[in-house]
Amino acid sequence: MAVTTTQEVRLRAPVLFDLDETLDCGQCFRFSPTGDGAWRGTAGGHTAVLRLTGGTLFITEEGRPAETAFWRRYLDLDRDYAAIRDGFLQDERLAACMRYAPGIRVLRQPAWEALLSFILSQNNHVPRIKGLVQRLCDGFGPLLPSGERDYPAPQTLAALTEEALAPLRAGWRAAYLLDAARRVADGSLDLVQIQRLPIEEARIALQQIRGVGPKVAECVLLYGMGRLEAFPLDVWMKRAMRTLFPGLTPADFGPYAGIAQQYIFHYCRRHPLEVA
DNA sequence: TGCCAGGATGATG
DNA sequence: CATCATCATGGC
Repeated sequence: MAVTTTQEVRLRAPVLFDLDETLDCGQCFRFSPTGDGAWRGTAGGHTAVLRLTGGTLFITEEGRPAETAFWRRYLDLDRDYAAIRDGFLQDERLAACMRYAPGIRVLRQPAWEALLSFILSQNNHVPRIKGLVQRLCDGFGPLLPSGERDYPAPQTLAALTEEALAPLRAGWRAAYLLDAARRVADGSLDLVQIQRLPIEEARIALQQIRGVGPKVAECVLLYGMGRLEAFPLDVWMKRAMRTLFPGLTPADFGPYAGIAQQYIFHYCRRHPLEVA
């Protein structure tokens, strides 16, 4: 029989937190607007509708008792963004970027989910990535009490073949998913261990996976491993660095470079830079 | 209808 | 080490 459990909890939302900016900026691919201002999505085995009204975050979790601890962590609600932004205000250019998305936050997604998502993201745009992730979960992931399907477990994916993944329509990325899954399943790739390695070593470890290069590795570190010093560099960000911050390297932004990157990237999307 | 997408790989200069 | 074609697919 269908489980219809839904529970709502309320949290006092921190300042500098906005759902639209955070959930629709290319960090995650399983959240959709409900049409009335809220967002619904699944992550880490949890399905919820999130609504931010005034200073209160309403979380309605489906199919299981609401678990605020998970969402606090996922949305990174306990981090003091005001303090981090104070540091960024020293740079007028960065301050300008921040004004375009003052409430954006770096999500803390499960590492495995981020790895799958950003393998699929390569040479694709967000609408198609969302479709790929959707088909990956619906086709191969376990059914959750909410009725949605979670990301497939590494062992599940590792047992499959490229032919089995054909309905995914992922192109050459299907082989990359399988390589990642097999490495995690056979223990040769330990995401928990990589998470606490010095970042240079973590980068190298992740790039052992076929289909994981500098950009994907950086996204996994930043969005899936809480490594806020990571700094994904795509073509837009490279251009932004050249035109807005000539001479600077990602490391120059400090231990929260990844958050700075998020402000800059959002700024670039809404305010395309002149092609030098 | 084509162009191109929050890239990575393997082969060449 | 820098450049370059190639990869499968489909939003727009």
